[in-house]
Amino acid sequence: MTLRSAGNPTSIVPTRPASAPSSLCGRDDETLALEDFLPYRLARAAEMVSKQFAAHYREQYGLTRPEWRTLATIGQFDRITATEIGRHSSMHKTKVSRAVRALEQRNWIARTDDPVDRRIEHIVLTREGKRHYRELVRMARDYEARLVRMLGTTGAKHLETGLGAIETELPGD
Amino acid sequence: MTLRSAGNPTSIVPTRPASAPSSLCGRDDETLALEDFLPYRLARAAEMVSKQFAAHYREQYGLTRPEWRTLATIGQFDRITATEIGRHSSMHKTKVSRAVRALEQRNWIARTDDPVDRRIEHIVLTREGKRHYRELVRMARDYEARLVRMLGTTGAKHLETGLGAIETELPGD
DNA sequence: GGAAAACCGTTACATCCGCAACGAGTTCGA
DNA sequence: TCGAACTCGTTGCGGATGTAACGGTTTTCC
Repeated sequence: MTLRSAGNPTSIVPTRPASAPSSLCGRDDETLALEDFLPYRLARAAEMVSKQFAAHYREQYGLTRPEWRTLATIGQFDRITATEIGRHSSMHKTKVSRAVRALEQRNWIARTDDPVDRRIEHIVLTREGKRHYRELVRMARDYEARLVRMLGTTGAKHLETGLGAIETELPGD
Repeated sequence: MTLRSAGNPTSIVPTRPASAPSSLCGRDDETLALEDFLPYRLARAAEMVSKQFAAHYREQYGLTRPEWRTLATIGQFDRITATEIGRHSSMHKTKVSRAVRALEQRNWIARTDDPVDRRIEHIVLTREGKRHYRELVRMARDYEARLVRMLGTTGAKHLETGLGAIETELPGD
């Protein structure tokens, strides 16, 4: 039949054996090792980290990921519009709209109309919102520090370099 | 008032000014720069790459991301079960179930019952499925090569090192 | 031998998401 | 000056997703 990638299909998970050096020897031109494919590895890594971090603010505050990003953006700039939130946090405007409404219902943010351009509304943190924002920032810093420690200083440094390359070379949106 | 992150809220996008050295000088303990936060950067990078790559197989074949991953996994091993697909491609079993059905309706895959364990069904590529798989593998290799070229050899190498650290240090699921 | 637990793949349901369209407001240009 | 084009934020809608439950099957363990 056709050529089989790994010997034992019942214990698949990492399955590196067949794809270790990836060039000479095997010459497996027909097959792609998904676990070595850069876009997949990137997506998987992001998902793992994101999920691990999300567990923190979800358990403690019941925040969703869009809500966390929105809060983080509003806290970073005080007084900001929905469109700017979307641009800064790479989120679709409908996602922002829904997250803002959710945060408003918690009384973590408040909106004010712009006196000159009445299409715009400015968003600010309430006192309560600021308090929770500070806690969440501390939590985020803690997680990031733990993550860097897990990855090792060089691992983290290399990751940041690689991400920097993507950020500068890929189309922003 | 509170301290403002960047000077000009109307031109926000990268907003590096306020967070460049990130330690001394500013002492911005209260605020987190989202664009410097590792989980966010990772998620954003993955999303950009994934979207750019997905555009290829979506335009040419109308495949979804779960379908592409499923196809890639089936092609990598010939004859595999749905559970194993999920484990190998980091997808939820319902995602796999739906992707498999979609691929079956295209006549790209076929299922056979296991003679001894009747809970299991083995999935294989049809002749047509193999043909498209080979084309998609070529497309994937091309994209990956282009991506590495965009990132530069060192950028890509560093990215791979960083991803390797995540893969070995983070909980698999 | 047989009940309980575990496993496989599917599906009902609630939720999330982005596209497209909307009303309201502003800017542009003839 | 007035209408076309654009912007802002919201929402209807269809499609995608994960949770929980399901029927069918196998394994475990008493």
